[in-house]
Amino acid sequence: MQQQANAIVQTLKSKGLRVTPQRFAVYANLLSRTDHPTVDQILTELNKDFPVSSQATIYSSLQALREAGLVREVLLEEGVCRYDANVEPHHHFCCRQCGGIEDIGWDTFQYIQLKSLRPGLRGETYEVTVQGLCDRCDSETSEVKTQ
Amino acid sequence: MQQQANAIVQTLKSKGLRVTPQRFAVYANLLSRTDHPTVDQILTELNKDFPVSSQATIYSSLQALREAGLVREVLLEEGVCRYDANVEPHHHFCCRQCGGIEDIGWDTFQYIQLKSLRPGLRGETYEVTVQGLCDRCDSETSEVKTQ
DNA sequence: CTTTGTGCAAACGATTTGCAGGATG
DNA sequence: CATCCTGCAAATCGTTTGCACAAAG
Repeated sequence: MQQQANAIVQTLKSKGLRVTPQRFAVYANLLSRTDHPTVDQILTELNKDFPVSSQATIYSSLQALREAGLVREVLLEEGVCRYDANVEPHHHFCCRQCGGIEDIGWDTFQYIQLKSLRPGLRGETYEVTVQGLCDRCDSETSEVKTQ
Repeated sequence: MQQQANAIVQTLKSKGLRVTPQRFAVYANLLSRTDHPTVDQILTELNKDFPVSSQATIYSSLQALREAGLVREVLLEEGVCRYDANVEPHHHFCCRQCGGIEDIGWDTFQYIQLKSLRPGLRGETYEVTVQGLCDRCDSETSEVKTQ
């Protein structure tokens, strides 16, 4: 706990960011979850017990963290901007039933050849988005079928 | 020209959509371009010479076309919703310099194995987004380097 | 003639901005 | 103590909605 907090402080400082309670809370929250929350989800969770931050500050913290390369946006649904503290290259799985999102390891698809693009296009990075059913929604659907 | 117009009318009718000048114009415009325009880009182009449609009608036309399965949304940048009359499965190339978008044929990446997802996830469809430099931006960058 | 679409303007929700006071390094 | 951050409220931008009139089938 304490160690992790220190690590976060060090990370922020190493990127030249001032360490404020709000910025710390936003980054720590993002690191602690894997569901790529929206701004409102972060706000709600941070202020659950007592007020920690305002909405505008979440936006500005996220912008600072994004510019520092500690956080990135994830765009999977229309009108919803999510945030992710995992900035390593990876893919995403998106459940079409519940809308849940899960990371897919980079190594899962290793046969993509950017060289096979049409001549002229210089591909540099790529990202795969898989749609389907997650564990829970898949079993629920099966149950309905069985009944 | 005339043939194409008739084909569009037939397509709309076959989906149970009433054929109005506005709806026709929106769909014809989308079919004629490959750059996945935003609502404002469609509006601007349609009303270039004389007023054809209002913004609200573009939205409602797009919604009708989307529900009919003739058009789909493309989400690649934050805060920008683009539209695409190509509803066949395909991938996208996005130029990091100019923001231009181009389709990538479905066959380009044929080695993706949805079975390699972690057990429990039922992958159904996927889409690859490639980031890089398009022809023009690539050559411009090279010129700068050379100078 | 019934149903659906259009256009305007108002409403809406997410994000951004301006600014005064406060905290950080 | 200079700089940057926070929080509030107002502004902004894309999208949606309500409604009276018009067009499609």
